[in-house]
Amino acid sequence: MSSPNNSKDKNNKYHRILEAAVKVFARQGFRQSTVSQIAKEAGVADGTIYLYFKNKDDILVQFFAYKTKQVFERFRAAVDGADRSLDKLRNLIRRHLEEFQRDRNMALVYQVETHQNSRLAEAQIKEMSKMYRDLISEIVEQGQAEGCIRKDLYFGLVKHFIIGAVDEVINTWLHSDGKYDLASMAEPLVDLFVQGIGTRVETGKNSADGSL
Amino acid sequence: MSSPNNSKDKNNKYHRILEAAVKVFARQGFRQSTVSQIAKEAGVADGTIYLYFKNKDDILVQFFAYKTKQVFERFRAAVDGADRSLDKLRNLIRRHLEEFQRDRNMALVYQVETHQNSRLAEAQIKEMSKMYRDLISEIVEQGQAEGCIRKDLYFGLVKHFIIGAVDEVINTWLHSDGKYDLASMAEPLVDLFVQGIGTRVETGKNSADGSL
Amino acid sequence: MSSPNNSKDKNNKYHRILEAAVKVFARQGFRQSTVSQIAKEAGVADGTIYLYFKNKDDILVQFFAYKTKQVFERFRAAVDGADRSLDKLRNLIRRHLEEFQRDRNMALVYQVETHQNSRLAEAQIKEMSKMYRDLISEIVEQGQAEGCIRKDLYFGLVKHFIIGAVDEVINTWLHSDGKYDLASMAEPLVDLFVQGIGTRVETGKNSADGSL
Amino acid sequence: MSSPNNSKDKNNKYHRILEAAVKVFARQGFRQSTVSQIAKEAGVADGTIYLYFKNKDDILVQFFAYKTKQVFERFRAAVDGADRSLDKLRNLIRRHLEEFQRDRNMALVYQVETHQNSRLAEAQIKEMSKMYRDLISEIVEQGQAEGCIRKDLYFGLVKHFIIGAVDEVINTWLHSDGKYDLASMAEPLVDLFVQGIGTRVETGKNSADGSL
DNA sequence: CATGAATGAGGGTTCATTCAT
DNA sequence: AATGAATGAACCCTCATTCAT
Repeated sequence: MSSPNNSKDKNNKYHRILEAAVKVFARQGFRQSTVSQIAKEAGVADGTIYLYFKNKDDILVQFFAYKTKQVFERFRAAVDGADRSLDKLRNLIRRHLEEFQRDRNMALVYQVETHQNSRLAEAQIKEMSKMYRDLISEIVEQGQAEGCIRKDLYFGLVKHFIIGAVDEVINTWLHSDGKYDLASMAEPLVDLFVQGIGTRVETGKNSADGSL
Repeated sequence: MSSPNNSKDKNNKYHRILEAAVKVFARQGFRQSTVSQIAKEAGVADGTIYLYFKNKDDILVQFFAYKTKQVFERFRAAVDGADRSLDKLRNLIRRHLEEFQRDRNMALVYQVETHQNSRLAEAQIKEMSKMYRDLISEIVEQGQAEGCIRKDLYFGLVKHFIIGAVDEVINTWLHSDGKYDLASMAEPLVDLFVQGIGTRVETGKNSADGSL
Repeated sequence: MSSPNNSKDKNNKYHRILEAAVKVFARQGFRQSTVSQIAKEAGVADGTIYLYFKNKDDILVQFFAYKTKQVFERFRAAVDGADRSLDKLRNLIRRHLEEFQRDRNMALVYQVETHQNSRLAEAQIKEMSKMYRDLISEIVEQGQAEGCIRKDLYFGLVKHFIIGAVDEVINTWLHSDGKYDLASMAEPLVDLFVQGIGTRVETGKNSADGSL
Repeated sequence: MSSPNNSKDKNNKYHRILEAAVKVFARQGFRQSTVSQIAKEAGVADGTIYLYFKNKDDILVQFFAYKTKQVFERFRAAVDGADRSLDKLRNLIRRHLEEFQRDRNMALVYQVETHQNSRLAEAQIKEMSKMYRDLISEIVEQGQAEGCIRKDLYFGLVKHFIIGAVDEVINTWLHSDGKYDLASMAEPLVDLFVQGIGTRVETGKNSADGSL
């Protein structure tokens, strides 16, 4: 927060380019964005980009490396901010939605790039995904120990079930021009995860002969 | 609409290009694919593409228009193939997974393009999404009437909750090189939708004062 | 000499570009020449270059591959056009000077590129050089058998001695704007090779204690 | 001309840059070398180069101006170190080979740049060449007066005949990674210059009706 | 209908040179 | 004097689209 000032300047320009890039990527997608556009948005010359980034691809990679770390730390903190598993889950999802709502450009880039098949930031994305899945695993295991989460679950599926739903909710919000409050979806979403859409008319037996 | 072979040839070539395009798109994504590659894959000259498609973008649009119709009809049939709501849901999701497993190229293109922000086939994708959401709405409403689906549901959310989860399960399968059987995920997925991950230790009352 | 006409057109354009390139290279050197300049000189679009050549470097490589073959065949013919070794040498050198005088652009490119240290057409140049040295070896050996060429010669050196002198004579002509007749240098050059600059006042003994 | 350390520093840096430049040029050729590389090799900042040189081209020009003077003085001394013409010639050529063997980087740059058609150091190179040719002229004239060099020589040709052969011998050595002793080529080379490759079977008369 | 050679605008990247510090 | 971050013109190459055959 107070390295000389050369470091600050440097950081300034580095981050300025990064933010500009994300803004441009969010608008047009990575491939359709040009280095010139990014330079213009950042208010620097084209060549300047290459003082801070190896090439165009590197901008995306650096972006993910940077966001991965930052966002994950906040997710971790959210989870650690509660004791009981379901509260942890609720905190995680609320934080997730909050973060993506707060930084819409990041959210847009994230949504697009994580669904590409030739992913440039492959490593970063895989790492981030894994961290997220691990967080959920942790919560689900604790919940099972606490007795509030079913034990007859197909583990791998549960993770994707949750991630996918959250993702889609974010995606829908992004495509709706972000007019409503995304974070407020956290509670109902968790409710769906936990209770499902089915009624409890069925006796406990039913849950026992569960499909899987 | 059916001069003996002229029309058939035309259709042949049209569809040959379409299928070739999807194969190429699946490999490299739409933007990274070149018209030449598609022409080569289809066994026609570059210029021939432009006899059947307005431009490169149009190939993607036509592809979605074509698949939308085709796939939706199958989804509709799957739903109609059952009487009770939960069976309809199960059928729909199983058919969804089956179709995407059967045509991996289509699945790849679909997954990527539906998550782009500057979507070329915007209209087609929106239409397809809407049809899908309508199918789910229909099922949920029927389920509520039947009493097997909760009435205290945030409607819009339920749809995305289901779509997102299915999407992510497909996505994961695609990125795992499709080594396992995707369709077999239908049952456990529906189970999660209906029952949630929570235990039923809690009495029926609990479900009534549910989180939302 | 009479493939359909598509082949002729193709050849036409291929050779047009090649000739244009050599003209431009001769003017400014390879590195300083731009693809656009070549295209303009050839009367084609920039992109057209890439239909016939893999990249800019390839133009130079192809040029050498083409000229190597052509020129060498003529050298070979010149040598074969005489019986006695010294006549062969005279013929070779005269033909060499004639060819380079006839195609000044080729000569310029050749002189420059064969003296680069990072030679693009390395393989071609090495091959051409070797062929030339082999021709000379052949002649010298025959001359020794005939008794008109000294037997106490440092073989490797003789070749470079001859090649170097011819090269420099060409080089000087090129830099003098080619105002005088290069081919007429053949006779005096061969005379120098054979007789040296020394006088024969010295007895035969002298030649026996020769420096090497 | 000699403020204690200011001038020395300046000279130091000037020469450091010059030597660094030659090292880099020898590796990659002039055009392919970047100012940054030279600065790095010299251990100075990019901008510093421009305190000592007008621009990149000027580095090469200065290099030749510097070497021209230095090398020529040594050539002059070598020639002056003998009395008889053939000894002068032998000394000159030995010194030439020695100098180029001693400073391989210089030799590489020299070989490449003197063969460029758009020569940056045109003036310097021409001057150097002229000095060299003048040395040879001087020697040949003296030899003719002494009676040991033929009088029926095409003067201009003799010079290029000698320069070219020496050049090519150096060139070959450079491209052979300098594994053998270049200087030892002096004697055999001079022998070839003087005696030629022909046998002396022919009587003195023969040399009189010589080819030219 | 079909072809595929030709086009040329546009993009990523390099690097000589400048200038504020 | 010295620095090195910043500049932006210029280059090589790709590829969607056209059009003469």
